[in-house]
Amino acid sequence: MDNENQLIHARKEKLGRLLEMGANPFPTKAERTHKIREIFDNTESFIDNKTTLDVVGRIRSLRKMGKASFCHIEDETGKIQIYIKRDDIGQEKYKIFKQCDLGDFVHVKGFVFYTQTNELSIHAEEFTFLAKAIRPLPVVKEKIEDGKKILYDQFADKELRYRKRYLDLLLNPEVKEIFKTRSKIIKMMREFLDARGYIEVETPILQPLYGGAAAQPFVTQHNKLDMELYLRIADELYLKRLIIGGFEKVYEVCKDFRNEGMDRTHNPEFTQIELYEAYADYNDIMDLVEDMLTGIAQEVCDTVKIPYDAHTIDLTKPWQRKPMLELIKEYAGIDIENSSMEELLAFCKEHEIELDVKNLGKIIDEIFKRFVEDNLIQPTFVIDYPKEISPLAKSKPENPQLVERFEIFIGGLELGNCFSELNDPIDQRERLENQAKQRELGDVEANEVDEDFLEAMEYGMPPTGGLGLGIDRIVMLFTNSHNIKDVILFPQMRPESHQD
RNA sequence: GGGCCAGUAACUCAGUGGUAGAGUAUCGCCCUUUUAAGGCGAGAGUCGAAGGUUCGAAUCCUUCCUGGCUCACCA
Repeated sequence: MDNENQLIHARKEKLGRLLEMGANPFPTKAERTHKIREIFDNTESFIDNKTTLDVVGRIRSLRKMGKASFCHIEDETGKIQIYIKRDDIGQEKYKIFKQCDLGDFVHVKGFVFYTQTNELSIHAEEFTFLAKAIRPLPVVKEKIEDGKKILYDQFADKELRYRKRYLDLLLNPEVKEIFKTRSKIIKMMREFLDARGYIEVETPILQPLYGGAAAQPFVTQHNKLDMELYLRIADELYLKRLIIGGFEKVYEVCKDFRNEGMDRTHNPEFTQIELYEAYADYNDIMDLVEDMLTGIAQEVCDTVKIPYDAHTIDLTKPWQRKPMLELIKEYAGIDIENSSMEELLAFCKEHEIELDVKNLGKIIDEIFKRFVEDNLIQPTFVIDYPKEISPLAKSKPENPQLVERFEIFIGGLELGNCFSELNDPIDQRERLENQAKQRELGDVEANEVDEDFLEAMEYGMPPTGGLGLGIDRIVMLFTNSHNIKDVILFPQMRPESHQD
């Protein structure tokens, strides 16, 4: 290709030269006796004993000079400078070294010493190519001044960072930290639940009927069965079948899929942890959420008073538990229980709240979203939701219009949703049939009746507390990230060139 | 979906109607303790895309694409 990028062209030429010189630019085996971190941890003994080390890594900086050169190589544990001299490794090997570019993987055998400027380095005695990069990495330079790291030409284009996450991880170290934290959070959730006698299960992602949340699904096709299948929007109905089957504590770390808009808190595929505990109710689950998240905060952030955005969020237990209608009274100034339907509709009109369905539950939900959500910075369990918008939750004994449900808000983020699960099959059938009716009336997010699930419940289901926690948003909270894309390795993006 | 902003070399950016620029990176030469290495020299662009206005467009206009922020929507 004659119009090939000159940078790539130059690197391919070097590749050719390496082959001519008899060097293998892509050997199958790499020798490593020490990770870079270990060198910094054992410097004195390595220097005293003149220990010979085999170190591998990627070239991250390169200062080639006539007959001696410096570079930094980086492995997963850190970065170290290499000093490489022609007269030490021989003319042939030095020529091979000169074919190196930023981004190449190399092996160095040598001993540890301090340079004139007192930087711990490896004095190379042997050098081997491990892999040639033929595409140039974006150039980021750094300088240490007064102990502070100054970056020049930082790889900063958000679009490129999301599309080429491998470069983002390589060039912006704090990104790697976010994903290490994410891994740690999920691991801690598992440990927390395992210690309480939960077992981890897996349920279908491909479902003949979808349910367990109000959302639009992705649809796919099974060729041999010649039928449509849905990617799950929630795991709820399958996990409840397991409770019916006699498991008393189950959880699943699950990818769910919702065919809806994307914004700073929504990605079409996202990760939840759903858990169900027989003989528990929503109060027990509130305790569990408090314990789990404060434990994680202590471990991950080293404190339960964590910074988020402009706030300091205090996760000290107990967290406030406030009825939804009380919060609406507090922030919207309207007393739902003592207002007529006409008054509520007038209130909505006055505040330009549009309603596609005009039932009490929806109205409450809309007013809540408009006036309350953003104010819930400190941890708040919002409890007792309207029945119409909670078809899988058990009614409150003292007020059947409300259900035993909570959502947990922290930092203005809705992090999770929990019910005392409805286990009365007659009531459940009515609610699902009512949903199906709403669906026929045009509510695209209402589900169809899942007869198989209802049949399972008819065999008997114990009282159960169930919870779904949005892991992506929890990671946002604990890493002080403000866009869900920053906590998902490969967030959904439109193709770069897109035609209608 | 609405509003605002952005898209120029591999990266970071300048360039508001008159021959496409800088630093880094790259290539060549020099350089045996450098570290944003240095010195001298060189090459590198579909200025997001398509139309339009103009003698002349990176620049003005229209439409579109992509992204960011924000509002709305979304359990």
